[in-house]
Amino acid sequence: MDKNGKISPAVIRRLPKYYRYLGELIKLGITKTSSRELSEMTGFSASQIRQDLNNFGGFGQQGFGYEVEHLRVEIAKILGLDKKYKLIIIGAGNIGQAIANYTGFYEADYEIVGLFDKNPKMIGLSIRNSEIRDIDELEGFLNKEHVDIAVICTPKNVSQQIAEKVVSCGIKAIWNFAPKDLNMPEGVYVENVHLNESLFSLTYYYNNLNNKE
Amino acid sequence: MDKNGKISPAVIRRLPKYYRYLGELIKLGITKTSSRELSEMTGFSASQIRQDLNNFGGFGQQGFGYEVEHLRVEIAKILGLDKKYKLIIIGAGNIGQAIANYTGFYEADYEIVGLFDKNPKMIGLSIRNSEIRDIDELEGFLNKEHVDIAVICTPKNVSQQIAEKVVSCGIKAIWNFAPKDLNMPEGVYVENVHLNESLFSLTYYYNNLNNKE
DNA sequence: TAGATTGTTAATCGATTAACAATC
DNA sequence: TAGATTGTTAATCGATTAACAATC
Repeated sequence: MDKNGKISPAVIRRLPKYYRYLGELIKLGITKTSSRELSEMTGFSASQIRQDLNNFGGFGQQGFGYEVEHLRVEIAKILGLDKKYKLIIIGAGNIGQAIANYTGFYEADYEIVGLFDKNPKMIGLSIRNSEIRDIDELEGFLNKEHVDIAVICTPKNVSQQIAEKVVSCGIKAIWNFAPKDLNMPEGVYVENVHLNESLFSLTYYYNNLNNKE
Repeated sequence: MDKNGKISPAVIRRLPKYYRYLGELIKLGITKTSSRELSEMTGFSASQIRQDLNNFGGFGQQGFGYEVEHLRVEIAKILGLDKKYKLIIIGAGNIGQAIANYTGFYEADYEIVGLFDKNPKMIGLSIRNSEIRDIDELEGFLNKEHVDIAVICTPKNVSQQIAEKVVSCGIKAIWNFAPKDLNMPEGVYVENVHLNESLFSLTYYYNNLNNKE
């Protein structure tokens, strides 16, 4: 935590991992754990794990460790996984469809309430009981329905323009799959999934595995 | 760069962004740039950009700046984008199909040479001229064909086992989309795309936008 | 030459690790 | 009580930023 009480992004990135591993412990019927055990599972140091958790308050018991179920619930609360979120997906191409069909979000209550595309061949088709709407209906839809998160899966040449439109309709959170950075006003959070950058990093390390360390 | 001459992952993560922005400059017909200009585009500080680039040698000219085309070519070389890579995709579900259809990798020469699934309904179908093969043929395929990168798009309950199999066949680079960490021997590089972790981070920031800073 | 901008060293900042008192 | 493990402070490490000499 810095001087303003703001928690560093590095900490926030680790929370979902803690959450996931705690879920695995629950599946195994394990009720009690420790920073040492979590360290072995996650690869993060025990000290770092304790530091991370203590940013949000003491969830453990000295001399004992952490109660798995309780810690998981607390991390869920920190991340906001105890609430419901309504998503729309803009762009029903490869990635958009994959996200629409993705079942891995069941941990929290993420509901896809709208799918939009500009391709007339796509409009009217349904994915998981959700009909693909004309992109021209986007603004009207947003003015009528509450939406928490917009998932941008459009080609990169229109992503900025689409993002501006949803933001003008009050959207504050964007999950961006278009391979381009978005220029957004203060108060809008953008989480990027840049698959090409990820693949390029992998390529670098693949080529440099041998002269590693 | 640390004392062992190893370049920090943070630097490597920034290289694809430089590469992308330099590409945009080329499209605009701009031939010359500076760390200040790149800073404005990328949001990284000019000082950081110069530091990053100087990990790999001096690509600029004092008093002048950087020649756009040349710098881009050099970054491509560092990342290995001047070479060819053969990929296989394991798991032809939502994500697997999206990756197979993804056209955003054209920057470098990534070729998908195989698609594998265990669902009999999928086997035999084709995606982009690539036939989906039975997962049982995976080992035989790898023993016959050279493959650089395995893309794991299977459910998480089999990802570890599949990863071990491809590694036993000599694969050194894994692009992992299954929402679970892989336990791999030294000398294998895994690049994770954990969509649920990305969404959870977004959720956190969405909930904490107001008490920001 | 004067102005600009790199390459590179030094200073700062922040994140991670180590250490240990508190306490169960 | 003795052993274990947290919570938390201090030390270390590494990454970012600042500064400036080199030089085009």
